[in-house]
Order: sequence, then C-alpha cells, then structure tokens
Amino acid sequence: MNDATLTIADRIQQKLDALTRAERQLAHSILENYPASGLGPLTALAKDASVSVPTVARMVQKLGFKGYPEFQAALREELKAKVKNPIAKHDTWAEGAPSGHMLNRFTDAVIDNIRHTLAQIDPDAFDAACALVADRDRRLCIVGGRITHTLAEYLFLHMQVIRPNVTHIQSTSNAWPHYLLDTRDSDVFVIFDMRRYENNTLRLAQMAKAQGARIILFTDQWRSPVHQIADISLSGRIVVPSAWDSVATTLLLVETMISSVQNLNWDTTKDRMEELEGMFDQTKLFRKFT
Amino acid sequence: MNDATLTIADRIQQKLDALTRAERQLAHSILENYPASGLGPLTALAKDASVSVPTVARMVQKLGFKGYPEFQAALREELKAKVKNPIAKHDTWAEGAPSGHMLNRFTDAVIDNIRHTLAQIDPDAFDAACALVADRDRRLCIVGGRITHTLAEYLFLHMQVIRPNVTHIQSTSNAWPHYLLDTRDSDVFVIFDMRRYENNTLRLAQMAKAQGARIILFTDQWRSPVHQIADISLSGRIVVPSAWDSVATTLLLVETMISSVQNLNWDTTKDRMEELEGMFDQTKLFRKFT
DNA sequence: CGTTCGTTGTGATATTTTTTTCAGAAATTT
DNA sequence: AAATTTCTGAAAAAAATATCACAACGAACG
Repeated sequence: MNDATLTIADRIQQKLDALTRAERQLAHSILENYPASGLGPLTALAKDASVSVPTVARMVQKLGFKGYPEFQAALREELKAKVKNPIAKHDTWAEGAPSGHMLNRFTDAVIDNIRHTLAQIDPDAFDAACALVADRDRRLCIVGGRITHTLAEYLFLHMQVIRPNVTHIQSTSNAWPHYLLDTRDSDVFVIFDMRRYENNTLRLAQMAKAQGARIILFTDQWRSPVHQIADISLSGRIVVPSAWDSVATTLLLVETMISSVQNLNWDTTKDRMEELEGMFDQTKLFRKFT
Repeated sequence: MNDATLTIADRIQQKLDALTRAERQLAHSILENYPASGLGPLTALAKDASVSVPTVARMVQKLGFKGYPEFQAALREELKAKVKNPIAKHDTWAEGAPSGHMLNRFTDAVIDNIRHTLAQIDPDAFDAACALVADRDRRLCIVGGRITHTLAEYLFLHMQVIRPNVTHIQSTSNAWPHYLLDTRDSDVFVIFDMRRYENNTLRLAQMAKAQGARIILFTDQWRSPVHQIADISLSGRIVVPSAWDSVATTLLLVETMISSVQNLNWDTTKDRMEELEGMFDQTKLFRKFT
C-alpha cells in the first residue's frame, strides 16, 4: 500500500486534473486550510466551498474513499501521525524540500525583507504617494531602468486601466527627453531606481524636478541618489541569497499601491474596467471559460 | 480569563481536578493524541476511552461547550490557527498603520499566498525545471501575456546574463509564429499564463509542444489550460484584497529559479557577468559610486 | 440548431450521531 | 450499616448528517 507515504493533500493535488470544475473548487477550498475544513461535517464543507452536498460525496469517492466518513477517518489518521512525528515540524516553507533547499532559503529571505520593509515604511508617506498617483488632474509618468522597467510597466499596465493620462518611460531609452518637453508642474513622476543606480534615471529625475514635477521614488534600502530630490521615497529591502537582488518586496509595495489607488476612486475605475472588459471580449484575447 | 488565548488542551488540564473518575479517564484519552481523537465521532471517542457515551457529552458541557459538535468546532478552529505559520501572526506589519490599512491587509494576503504556494509546490519538479532552464544546450524561450510579460521579461533579463540563446516572446504580439519556425525538439519554453488565461498563449504552447519542445508553465492556483500540455507546472496563489491579482508570489518563484539556475553553473555565469560588467562600465549607464 | 454527453444541484431517504431519560452502581455521610 | 448523594452507562428519542435517485442545466459535437 503506497498510501502510507502519500498524504491526502498530495492525493488531491494529484487528482486535480481529473476533477470537474465544482470539484476543483471544492478541492481548493479543502486545501485552503488543511486539514481543518475537511474534519467538519460534509454539509459545512460544501457550503464553505459553495458547491452542493453531493459534489463533496462524489469527489471523496473519486479520491478512492468509500464515503465521506472514511475520508475523515483517513484525515484524522494522518493528523495523528503528523503530530506524533517530530520530523513533520513545520519549520520549512516547502515541505518535502530540505531546509537548505533554495526554495526555503530564498523564501526565508524574502519574508524577512518584507518584514523589515513594512516595519520601517511611513504609512502617511505611502498614503500621500497613493493620493498623488490617484489624482486624475495630474498627468502620471512612470519611469523604470534597465531591470526595473519591468516593475514600472507592471504599475503602468494597471494605472492605465484605473486612470487616463499615464505614460511609461524607459530611462535607458534615448527618447525620453522628448517626453519631458511638456512636463507641467502638476505632473507626477513615479521613478524606480534600484542598485545599480542608473545615471540616466537620475538625470531624468533632475529634469523633471526642474520643471516642477512631484517625484515618487521606489528604491532599495540604500536609496538611489534620486531620493534627495524625491518628494516621497519608498524603499524596500532586496537582499537574498543570490548574485542578484530581489524586487519581490518592491512589487508588494507596487501592488499595494495599485490596490489603494483603485480604492481611492473606485466609482470611476469600475466603469473604466467594465468598458475595458467589453473591449477585450471583442478581441477574443482571453478564454471565455476558466 | 478570555478563551482566546487558552487552547482546549489547556482548559482540559485546568479542569482536570474538577472532573470525575470516568471523565478524567476520558480527558487523558483525549490528550493522548490531541487533537485527532477529539475530531472523530463521539461514539468512537467514548469507546476509545472505555467510558460511556453520556460521559463524553457531560464532560464537554463541563468544559463550557453547549454540546459535542461545538466542542469539535472549537478544536477545528484551534487547528486551523495552529497550522498557520507563526510568522503570519503579525496583525500589523507596518507599525504606525492601523491593522485595517491596505499595507497590512495586502501584506497579510501575500504572506498567506506564499505560505500556501510553497506548501504545495513539488521541489523535485521545481529542481527539474531549473535544470532544464539551466541547460545551455537547449535554446530557451520565455513567453508572457498581456500582464505577465513583465514577469517574463524579468526572467529574460536575468537569463540573458546567465546563458546564451534566450528569447523573449510576447504572446499578445502577432509576430510570435515566426519565432516558432525553427523550434527544435530540444528547446525549452517557459510560459507565463495567469487568469484571465489568454488564447494566444495556449495556441503558442500547443504549437511549441507539437514541435517537441519542453514546456515549463508558471500559472496561478487555478491553472491555465496550458498545464495540460506542460511538462512542469508551477502554480502560485494570487488572491489579494484587490480587483486584481497579485503576482508577487510568482515573482518569488521566478527569482528563486534565477538564483538556482545561476548556482547550477556558476563557473561560466561568473565569467559572463564580469564580461557584462565591463561592457556596462563603458556605457556609463550606471553610477560609479553607490 | 438540435442532440448528446457529462456535470451539477434539489429533494427524498437512510443512516449515523448526539442528546436525553432513567435506573442501577459506587461512593460518601451520618 | 443504612441513607443519601453522586456518578455511570444502557437504551430510546431526537437531531444531524450522509447517501441516493433523478431532473435540470450547460457545454461540446455533429
């Protein structure tokens, strides 16, 4: 019997492809807080996953159990074994991988980065930055460098949906001076600059500043020289066990900003999103059914 | 005392002296393998402890529960809370911001995503993916969609430094069929596809597969349809309190992959990096002093 | 455009589980 | 040692839970 080594979570994961839509939905709900939810009554589980009662019964049968009670019994056995076995202690992120595995080491580092970054961020400055970015009366210009232009573009793609008048400039391009020609003093520049800090980005920031624009800077813990002229600086920790830095924490900040800005003027954003949806529907770019 | 901080095991211990003989016997049986035994049916628990059924019912009432089901529900809640990693217990990540602040809510969600993602990832599959990507003899093609091309490019920019023969294709572009012309069966495609899944990406994957290429897929927890033909699928959780999804967890996986791949052939990567540094020095793109 | 297949949920039925009742056993007190 | 109180467990009643059969729905195919 090879069931001994396979947890029920594994079995669910493995069968995931053979399951139907509602069953998959249920499976994810079970894994969501495993194994607690599976130990409650069938009815509660079904309600929790927003599927019907028989769907649950059918799925556990597909998993190889005679019925829901047997499934629960197996779950309890597994729990009993796990508590007894000290090796099962949850000190690694990816179970099944040694603690020295890159997955665990890297995740450790990133979580640490997040903790440090959030601990030292000024919520008021962050809110102020969001308010500036959300202000439709100001033109918004998003600037990234050689690597960070990916982050810049990510922010740009979302801002484009939320509000009008957004531009994405890559500081490594030699076309950017053109963009600065008609910068007004109400404009807002969101600039990404992580080490190694780029000369082009600094120059661009200086010129924008000279024209009266507000500058919001995303940088790392050591701060780009741009921060001296930036109105608001948001710095994230980026150290990981790698030859490169991690922008995961910065992305977290960016995504949080997107979410905040979207909330600040949800009424109009909603309309824009629906409009966009309609246009995408016509392009058949996306699949109709998940 | 508030029950919030007291586990049920604690409550049983505390009440132990106030219990009768049969009840004490039962209590010890529950603590014997806690909490599994308490999550089974009342009848089984009674039999296990060699006490009668009503004894169980009476004891849980002495413990302050209305009935056995309520006792079980409390046990499940406790289990649910326990499974959550202690690191996720921070109610506020950004001190100085209320716990309801977007910074805290969003970070909570992302940490949760990371935890779930890492818990269900298969380290062997991940390692296999890294090995494929690291193999210099295979050409590497990185594919992204409307939003995910930012992730794709991030991976591309780093791979470009680490190894030769890397291409970045945007599936929304209509130029991609050209790239597939001379796909060989040793090629590796790294494909990003998160909801809403894109038809173009699926078609591209199918064509690549038909030409014999290996496919590594980065997707979300619900899995792009591409995963049916992918050799290796890496899925990340993406749910956050926002109208959009979060790719922060996926970025974590991507960065970890970069780091792993870099380690796999550090000897040659090192040379390439130094060479690149030299070239950058000449362009004066970066600042000399941090 | 209609047909067919697989999937899903509703309602009825059967089963299990929990609660209650009550009588006998054990312990304690007088 | 008898009376009283407290505890315990068997069995029945009540409640909930799980299973089953069937109809409705929606997607895929010709």
